Amino acid sequence: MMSDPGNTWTDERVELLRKLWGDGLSASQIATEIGGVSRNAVIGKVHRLGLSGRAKAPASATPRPAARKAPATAPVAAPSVRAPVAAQEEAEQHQDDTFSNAVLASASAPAIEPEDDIIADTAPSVAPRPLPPQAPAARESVVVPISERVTIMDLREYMCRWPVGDPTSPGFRFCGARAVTGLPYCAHHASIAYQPVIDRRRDRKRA
DNA sequence: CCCTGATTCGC
DNA sequence: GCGAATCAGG
Repeated sequence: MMSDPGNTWTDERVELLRKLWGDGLSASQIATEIGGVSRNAVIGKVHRLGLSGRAKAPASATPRPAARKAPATAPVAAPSVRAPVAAQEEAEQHQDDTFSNAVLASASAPAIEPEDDIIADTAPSVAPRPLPPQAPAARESVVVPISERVTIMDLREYMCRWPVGDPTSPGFRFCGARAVTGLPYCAHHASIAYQPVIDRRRDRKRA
């Protein structure tokens, strides 16, 4: 019941996909966000839905000559029309990003500095101060597959900094899973740390 | 190294 | 229709 694993691309998922893609989230972010699908699956679906090519660098497009095997047949294709989609999308989503900014600002003050070894400082237990006795359970999509666990030495910039264990004990580790780009935590731990907001997508970079 | 989307093609 | 593999670029 509810969100069957074998059920790919239900109406809800497609809807969420459209929203997140329209919001500018990357395919991998969307994939980890909705869970159960790879980023390739997301990209594939996006293209099948016909909403690809948003915010793309026209620098070198993608003149695909021959990927690996020669088609040998049917070199024809290229419809010619593929722009009207943009206007439609933009007109459909104009949600404010203001509040999400505020949320990000208040939450971006954990305490753990990657440059300093203030390990014993404290865990997120003092920063975002989350951890309710029980999760809202509305998180069935969040997959918690690999628990890497790494030491401070193995911690890379792109790894989840969620502390595991007693910071003062030698067995102390960090989560180490792939952190969501722009966040210090993986999708799972980010969902725990930043509870107050459901829609916690953050902007990539506005230049 | 990490990432991004685009495309092809077997299933 | 789906998505892994692959490609091409940042």
